[in-house]
Amino acid sequence: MGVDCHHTESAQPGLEGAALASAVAAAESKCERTRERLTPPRRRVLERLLEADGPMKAYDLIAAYGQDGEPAKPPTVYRALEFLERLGFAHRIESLNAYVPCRMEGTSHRAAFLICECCGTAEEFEPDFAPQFAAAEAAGYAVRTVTLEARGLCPACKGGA
Amino acid sequence: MGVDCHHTESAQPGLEGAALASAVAAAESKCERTRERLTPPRRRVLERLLEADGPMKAYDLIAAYGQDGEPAKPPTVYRALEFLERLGFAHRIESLNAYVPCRMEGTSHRAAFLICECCGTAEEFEPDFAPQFAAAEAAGYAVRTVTLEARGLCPACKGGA
DNA sequence: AACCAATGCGTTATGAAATAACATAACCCG
DNA sequence: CGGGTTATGTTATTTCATAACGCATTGGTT
Repeated sequence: MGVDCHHTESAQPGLEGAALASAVAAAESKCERTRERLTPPRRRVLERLLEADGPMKAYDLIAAYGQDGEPAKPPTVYRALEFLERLGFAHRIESLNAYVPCRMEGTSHRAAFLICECCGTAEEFEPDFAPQFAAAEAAGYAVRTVTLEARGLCPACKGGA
Repeated sequence: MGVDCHHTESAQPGLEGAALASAVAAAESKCERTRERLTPPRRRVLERLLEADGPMKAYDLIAAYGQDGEPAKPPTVYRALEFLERLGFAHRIESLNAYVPCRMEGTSHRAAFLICECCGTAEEFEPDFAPQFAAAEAAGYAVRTVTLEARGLCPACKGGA
């Protein structure tokens, strides 16, 4: 990444085993409640996102799709991502052209990220958008969604070198 | 765009004539002060951005590059855009893959936009990022830049429909 | 069960956005 | 005017994303 200190990419460990299964099960039950379908391709893509240590590019997901190493076709993954975003299970990080699983509990929240330019991690956080909303409404806008991406150095990369 | 009311794209009129010349001259003098060079390709791309009624895609700029209708080669435009962004004369809107000229006075690294999903305009505004900065610093981050993109309906599109 | 509308998937192909790499030219400064 | 630095021209390629079509599955309705 831009700054390049010597840390190996880390800091946002992917899920595995029971934690992974539990996260997927949570998604599944949420889908059932809303009569949405977590179909096999959608589930696979969600798993890949949850397993990852950081943001994944669409073509990383395409390459990692099959358990046997078989890649997916691009529309398969893009369609799954569209679904996962719609349900709030994943977010697209515009400034990276990459995707992360949602780390926040709440159902309705706006996506906001702290992106480390050194190690590449993207930490989701829940900001207070009230001032921005107020400004937008003062200007006569009806805001539907807000995306915020802050770039800088994470604690680990800031401290070391 | 997404919502599609029937307004013709408008709302952010491009500059022409004296106003255009004046904006370019301002950029030029700012460059001189900082010993940067507003070279012909950079100037051309800046002019195209200033003339436009809304955000321009990179390949729109490539197509519109020559006065004689001759397109530019992609790197020419991308390099110019990189320069214009660095100097604060233009901003990239990540969620649109598009570019706008800077409408604000100050040279801050904070770009914030209200993007109308109906007419496609993108209005730059100067938000108060203090709460987000505070949240980021509380999490131990050293923030370098912040991008905020709010999507919704502008006053014109909100009212009519 | 038979139907059918809606939704999702597989597949091929293509479109759109951005950059790598290398050669040449212009600029600045001593 | 020499030499480093910065900018441009050019070709090619890589990366990111979607269009379009037909088939399969689902879930509701009679």
